[in-house]
Amino acid sequence: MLDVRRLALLAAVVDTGSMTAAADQLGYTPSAVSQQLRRLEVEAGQPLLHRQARGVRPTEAGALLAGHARHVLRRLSAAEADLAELAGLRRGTVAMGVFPTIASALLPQAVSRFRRQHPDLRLDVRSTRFDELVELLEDGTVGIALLWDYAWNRVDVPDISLTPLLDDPTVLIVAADHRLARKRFTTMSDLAHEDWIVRAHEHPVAEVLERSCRAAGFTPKIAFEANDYQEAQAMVSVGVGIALAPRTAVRNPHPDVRVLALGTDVPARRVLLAHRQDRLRAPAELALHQLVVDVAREYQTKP
Amino acid sequence: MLDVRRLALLAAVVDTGSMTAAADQLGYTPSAVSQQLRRLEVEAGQPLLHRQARGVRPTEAGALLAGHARHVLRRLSAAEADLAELAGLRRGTVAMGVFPTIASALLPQAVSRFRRQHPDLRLDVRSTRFDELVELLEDGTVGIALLWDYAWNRVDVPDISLTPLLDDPTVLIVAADHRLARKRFTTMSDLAHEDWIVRAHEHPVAEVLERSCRAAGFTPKIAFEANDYQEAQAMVSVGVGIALAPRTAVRNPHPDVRVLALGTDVPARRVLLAHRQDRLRAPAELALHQLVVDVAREYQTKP
DNA sequence: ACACCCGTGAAGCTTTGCTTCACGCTCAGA
DNA sequence: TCTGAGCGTGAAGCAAAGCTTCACGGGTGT
Repeated sequence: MLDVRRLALLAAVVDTGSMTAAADQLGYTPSAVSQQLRRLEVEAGQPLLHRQARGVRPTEAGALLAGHARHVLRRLSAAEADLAELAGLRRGTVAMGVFPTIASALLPQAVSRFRRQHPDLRLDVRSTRFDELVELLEDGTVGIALLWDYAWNRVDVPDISLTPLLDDPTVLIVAADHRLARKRFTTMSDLAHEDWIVRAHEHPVAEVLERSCRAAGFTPKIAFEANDYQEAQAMVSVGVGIALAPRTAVRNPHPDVRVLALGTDVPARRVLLAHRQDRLRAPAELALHQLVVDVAREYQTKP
Repeated sequence: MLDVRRLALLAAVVDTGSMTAAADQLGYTPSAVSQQLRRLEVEAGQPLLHRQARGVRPTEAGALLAGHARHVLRRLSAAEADLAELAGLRRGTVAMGVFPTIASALLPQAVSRFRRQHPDLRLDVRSTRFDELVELLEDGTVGIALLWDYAWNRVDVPDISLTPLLDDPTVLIVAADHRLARKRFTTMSDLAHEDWIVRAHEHPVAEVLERSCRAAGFTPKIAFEANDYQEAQAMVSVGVGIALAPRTAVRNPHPDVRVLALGTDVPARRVLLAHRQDRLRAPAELALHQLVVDVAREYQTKP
């Protein structure tokens, strides 16, 4: 393969009409230029430059090669410009994975702000369950993912770097006509005789309930197992029972339910930002990363 | 500037989907490929490949760069193909300088044969006088030139390489009704009382006459100074005098003159092939060089 | 559980490329 | 005619880049 640096030298020499001028322009010594062009001529198997008393002039082959060189150099510049566009966030795609319940509060704000700040970037958001999020992260389908965990079961995946975003306290959902509906705050010990609605499939919030009740000295009576928080709220609203939920999951609650804070002794869900710890990360990813951290910080201070 | 060899590596990796396969294909070790791509990523400032368990997959930036790489590589191949065309005599131009009197005999045959053998090459022939021929040769305007000299004044130009082509004996031109017109051969000593026609402007043939007459013991009587051999023949044909000429110059003589051979004691013109002694010469030039040598050899044996 | 394939890293050798220094040549001006 | 500036070139040597070898860790499929 022809050496492109030599071709660039040739093009400069042909343009300037002199090796010394080309050397000067490219920051080399005339000797280096002379040597490289000599090699290029040997590679080409034919003379590329007519040496004249005053500078040089391209031969037919030299002019031909110089033309090709210019094309190649233009293309390389274009490639560099493209990289600069990606780096400058004027182009590119970033994919983020999220879990469903985050989508109701923190995520919309992050997405809309990102779209506003970087109108030329494309942002793909995939919402799926925890296990798949980690897979997507590991195989590079998404560059960034939002994860969650609880204190007794911290996320720990090799080669995945985590940034805690916010603590998502567990809240109590009661029907609008429930005896506690008027209160803004209560404690677990006050709830010993309630019927409970939990998330099905051994969902972590079930364990939150378990642990909190045990700490308060009673065993919860399970009245219903819901598939999501919408379902849970619906059941709560008609008085089937009461339920626990992370606060972000009930950011826009069902009209016939009320949300009460609980004490800090009830475990809070932690929301994390995760990415593969690669040496290098795509610029658009870094931008989204920082933006999500910022949004989360604001969200934490004034929820 | 992005390193094209690295880009080629990237393109191969993207094509094959694996560093090892690319390394194999290009004759490197996987380690080398890995190291070079790592560097390329650092240069690019962003990841180019997603490392997966089974091979790698390009990132957005990687795919972009690989695309540019393919264009560059295609262009380089085209450049190499062009060089091969020049080398393979399927393309190119060669310029040759000649002196006028050679154009009547040896040259037409060389040109027509060259055109026949290399229909894709362009052959430019410039006819001019000796001094300018050397200049054209020196500044590369022509790659090859036909020159001539006489024994007492050999061509010797620095950095110009010479190949003797043929000896061009001096002949005698007489009118068709001249006393010697029936003979095929004569000697200078038989011509002591003739009137002579010579080439003007101190043309070398005047010196040939000078020297030959002196050797034969007489001084020639100059009747007319002609500007070229056509003019000289015309004057000879009407009986103004007789003239000397190189045989090639009167290859197609005037109908009313006769050409007689002279002895070897009359100096012969030497015809030479000249070129700059560059390390490298254009392939088309080399081809023409060889062809002219061949034609001259044939011409010499059966003139 | 095993071998196999993939990517990666450290160390070291070889090649390449560039600089420095010096020379020959040509042209322009004193 | 001489002289200096500009140009291309060459030898020597140094610094850097590139590649190989050898070795390891991790994931996959039998």
